[in-house]
Formats: sequence, structure tokens, C-alpha cells
Amino acid sequence: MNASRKTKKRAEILAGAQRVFVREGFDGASMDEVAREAGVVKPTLYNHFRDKNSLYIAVVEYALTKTRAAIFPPDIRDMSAADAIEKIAKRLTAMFGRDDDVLELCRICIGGYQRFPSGSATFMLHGPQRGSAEINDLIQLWCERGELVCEDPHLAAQQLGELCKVGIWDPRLYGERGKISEEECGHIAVEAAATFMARYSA
Amino acid sequence: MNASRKTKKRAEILAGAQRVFVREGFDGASMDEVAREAGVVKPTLYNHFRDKNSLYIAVVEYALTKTRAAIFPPDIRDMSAADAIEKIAKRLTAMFGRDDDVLELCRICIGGYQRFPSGSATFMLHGPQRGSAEINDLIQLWCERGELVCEDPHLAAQQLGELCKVGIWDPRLYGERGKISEEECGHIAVEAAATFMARYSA
DNA sequence: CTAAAAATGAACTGTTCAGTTCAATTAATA
DNA sequence: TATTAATTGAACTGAACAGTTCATTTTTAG
Repeated sequence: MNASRKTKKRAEILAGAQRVFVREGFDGASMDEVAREAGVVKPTLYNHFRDKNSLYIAVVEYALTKTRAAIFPPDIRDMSAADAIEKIAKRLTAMFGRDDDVLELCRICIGGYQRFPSGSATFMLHGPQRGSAEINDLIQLWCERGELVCEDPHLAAQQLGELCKVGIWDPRLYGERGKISEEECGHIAVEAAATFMARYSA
Repeated sequence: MNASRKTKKRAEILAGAQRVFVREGFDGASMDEVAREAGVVKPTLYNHFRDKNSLYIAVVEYALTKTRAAIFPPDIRDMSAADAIEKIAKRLTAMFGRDDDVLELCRICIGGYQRFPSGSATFMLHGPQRGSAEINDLIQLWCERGELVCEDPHLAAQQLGELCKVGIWDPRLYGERGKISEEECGHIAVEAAATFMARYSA
């Protein structure tokens, strides 16, 4: 088909661009370097993406969609509330504590807010927004099942999310700490689940 | 004395620079504009600060030190744990939800991490780090008084901090929401305190 | 096989700004 | 008053880099 060469190039560009953005930051990533890393030449870049910002947005959407899918497996609704919450907390803390790509893309989006608000908006939508919407749905399910008692599932969902960042996300965001060990992430997850259940368990 | 003119100019530069950085972001703030806003000429800027980065660090330190002092009043130790926690939660949520300067300085630090790690480090130290250290001290005090039961005060302190961001800090950081109403901030504070006390109240 | 779409290579443009230089002025010190 | 430090104004330098142009070559489709 006609689109195949173009589609393939596009995928290669996205993969290469993600590596360069994560490694160098937004400003540090020159379009020349992105082209080199993607094994492509500069006019080709501009054939696929209007400008550097558009390319960046595409990278964020691509990366976050993959990440989110890995956190909420389809069989989560079969588990008990307590088990499911601990499982989700484990995966959230692992992402907050150990994923370098999401971390750096997040930095770029936040830092680029003024010059480039749609980057932030894209990150917010495909990250925290859809993430907490998924948790919100689950909490409502557990309330219907009588496992939880919760007046405001949306707020509770966001509380769980924030509790999973404790001591790991901010220090990484500010560069004070590097990758967090699996053990420590697991511990934060257990503590997050404990605090959450202390408040909302039936 | 000799330092008086220089000291005064330095303060004017800091105030002007803060306004420009907050209004325009780091890259958007040209040194020409900072000079203009501070009522000073460019070589004077470079007489006081080695470069743009140094100036920025000085602004962050100045702004955060003021903010932190406003959150923890000296008489907080006289209050009951429950009252003090709600009071602190109120002030934290007000900062997270309504302070534009801290918000934008934070964005700049996070976004500038790669090119300029000491900005992030300065923010982390004078913001979250010292902030949670203050809460940590208070929690230990309340444990000694028998008002709280808590194995890990440091973790608990960070949990309280995160709970006060729920639904307000991230949306502002990503530009999804503007300034949050006092009512809503107050509500988040109450919920944060409730979840915290559900877990740690004696 | 051929026509259209896409990719290549390499050089070029234009802008934006941080940081500098210097000669002339102003203010504080002793 | 004489000396020294700081400030002013205005012009300049130098580098980095996004985005473009174009003539040539490769790939795919019909």
C-alpha cells in the first residue's frame, strides 16, 4: 500500500525522537540530532511533522498511551478491592519511581508550559486524567460491591494516586534521587494502600 | 556604609527578576527585559550576578524562604495535633492551589533540570525538603504527647504533603486549571486531614 | 514500465539573546 | 575635596539552531 513506507518512517522517527528528547531534554535535542538518531534526514522530519512541537506532542501521546495500558490490566475487576488496590499501587509506584521516559517527558511538558501549553495539556490528558478516571471507575465498582465506603470516588482516586508518589516522584522530578529500588517502591505502595484503606475500607 | 547602594540595587533586581521570570518563564525572560523591569542597566545585572542561572537561583531561594515562613507559624506547637494538622493542611492547600509565583518558579526548575540541575536542587531544598522536615518534627512531637501513633514520621509527613496536592497542584502545574477558590482549597485540606487522621490518630 | 510520492544531501537564511566592552557619569567614603 | 566603587548607555560579538530550498535519487503503485 501507499502509506507503508511513510508509516514505517513515522514510527522510526517517533522512536528516535523519544530517545533524543529523553536523553537531551527539549532544548538540548536539536532537530539535526533527532534526524541522525532516527536514521533520517531533516526535510523528512518536516515532511512528517509540522515542527518540533508537533513532533514532541506525538511522542508524548505515544509514550503515555503505552504506559497507561500497562498499569491497568483487564482482569483487575475480578480481584477483591484490597488486592486490586495493592496491585495498582505497586504498578503506580513502579512507574513513579523507576520509569525514566515518563519522568523526562513530564519535565519537558511542565517546563515548556509557557511557550507551548499543548504539551502540558497532552501529558495531563493521557497521564493523570485518564489514569485517575480508571481508578475512579474501579472505586465505584467496589462501593457497589460493598467493599469500600466512599462519598467522593473521584477525590479518593486522586488521593490514591498522590499517595503512590510519596517520597519518590518529587525527588526524582527535582533530580535529587535517581531510579528507586523495587523494594522501596513496593514499600511505598503498601503504605499508600494502608492509608487509603484506613479511610475508605467498608 | 559602602554596601548600601549595592545592596539596595540587588534587592530591586531580585524583585524585578522574579516578576519577569514568573510572567514570561525562564527562556521568555530576556536579560534586557529583566534589566528594564528592575530599572537597571544590563551591565549592572552582571555586576551582581554571574549569569542568568545564578540570578534565577537567587530568586528561587528568596521566594521559597518567604513562602515557607508563612506556612509554619511559631505557635503551631501549642495547638492540639488535630487542630494543627488542619491548619497546616489549609495553608499548604492554599499555596498549592493559589500561589502563582511558586507555581511558575517550580515549572521553570523542573523544566530546566537537564540544562541547569542546581535550579531543581535549590527548589527541592527550600521547598519540599525543608517543608516536610518541619512536619516531621511536629509529628514526632505529637507522638510523644500520645496524640498520634506513627512508626515512620518522615513518611507520614510526606503523605500529608501529597494529600494536600490532591486535585489542585497537578492540574495547575499542567495548566489545566487556574487559581483554585479558597473554598475548594479548604475542602481538600479537610479531606487530607481526615485521611491522615484515619491512619495515624491515636 | 512509468509516473507520482517520498527521501536524500548539503548548503543556506534569519533570528534571537546571553554576555561583553568602554568611555562617560554619579554617588559614597575618608 | 579627592579617591574609589558602582552605574549608565549604547553598540557589538558570537554562537546556536529551527526551518527552508533544491536538485537528485529511491521506492512504491497501477
